[in-house]
Amino acid sequence: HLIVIAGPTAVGKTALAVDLAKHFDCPVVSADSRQFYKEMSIGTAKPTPDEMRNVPHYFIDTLSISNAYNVGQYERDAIDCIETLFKANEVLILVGGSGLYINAILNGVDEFEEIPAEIRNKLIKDYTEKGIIFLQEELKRRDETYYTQVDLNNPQRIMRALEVCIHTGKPYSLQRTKEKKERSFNSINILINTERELLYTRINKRVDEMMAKGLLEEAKHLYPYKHLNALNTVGYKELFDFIDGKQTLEEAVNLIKQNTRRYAKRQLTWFNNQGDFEIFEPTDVEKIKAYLDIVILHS
RNA sequence: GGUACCUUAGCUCAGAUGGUAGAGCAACGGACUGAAAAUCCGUGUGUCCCUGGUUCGAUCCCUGGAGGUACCA
Repeated sequence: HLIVIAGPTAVGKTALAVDLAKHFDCPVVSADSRQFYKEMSIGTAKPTPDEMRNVPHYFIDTLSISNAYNVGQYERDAIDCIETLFKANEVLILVGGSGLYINAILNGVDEFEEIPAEIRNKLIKDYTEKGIIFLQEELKRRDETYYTQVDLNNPQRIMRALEVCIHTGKPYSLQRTKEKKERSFNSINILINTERELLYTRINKRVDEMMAKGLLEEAKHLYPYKHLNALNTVGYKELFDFIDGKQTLEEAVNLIKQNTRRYAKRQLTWFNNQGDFEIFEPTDVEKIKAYLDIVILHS
């Protein structure tokens, strides 16, 4: 059984996962696209060393910010890891706020070849030099089906499709099956959520705590790498702008709070769309345990 | 205490011979299969301070209040 714990940022997933891991005496697998990076700790709200001491965690601190990584690789790595762990454990916990990554574990993503970095770099160059119209026209030429489906204003979507078309020589849309993959385990999906006002209070408070723990120092340390994708992240980019003198520290902190709130909203929109999650409040720890005990017993 | 000016969206402010109002920011909603803490799209949410009057009709004009700012005492 894979217990999946999803929910917006700062709702209390990490603490709950650790609690449940102790209850079931099992490891935790992370589905958080920023906690992978060992250089980013304060700003990603990783579980504390204390929390990880007696509970093994996977996919935390496993990458460096200079490593390029993506959902496809995560799916392969995490499924391998999960299958190995299931040899010794009856129950596992998957926790994280990255909806796409959770989806990759539950349903899988389509399999594509890895695309050489030069192709992506060339597309980014084209985009910055020639604009989105150029990308749109390229896409229309190479994959008219996808051209009618994508959000044509979204450069990332178009560049992804184009890089697949260019590398494989075949339209992207023909290679997307969107088929749900069969897994060797069954999942119990839990969404942790609470009323918006309380969530926002928690977010604001957590940002203040991060600053007190030295987020600014962490950001200063990572400043030389700010161009890396891993650092295009709430909590870091705002502080980079402060370091660059583009805004005051107070403005930066307020923006971190605001952008985190917006991020939480996007997560909720995603999870609301996924359906089949049992919803609980972060304080429902005992209810969740009782629910899980029953579901596991009956399957 | 006197005089002048101000009071319109969550905030800063526009506005119209009198026909119930609109910008920026904020806020809210949504999309999303290899950058996902990313990227993209959409939406005005309003006792126009209160009160009485003039008027077919007042947020706008007039009376009287309330609050604010500045200057004079």
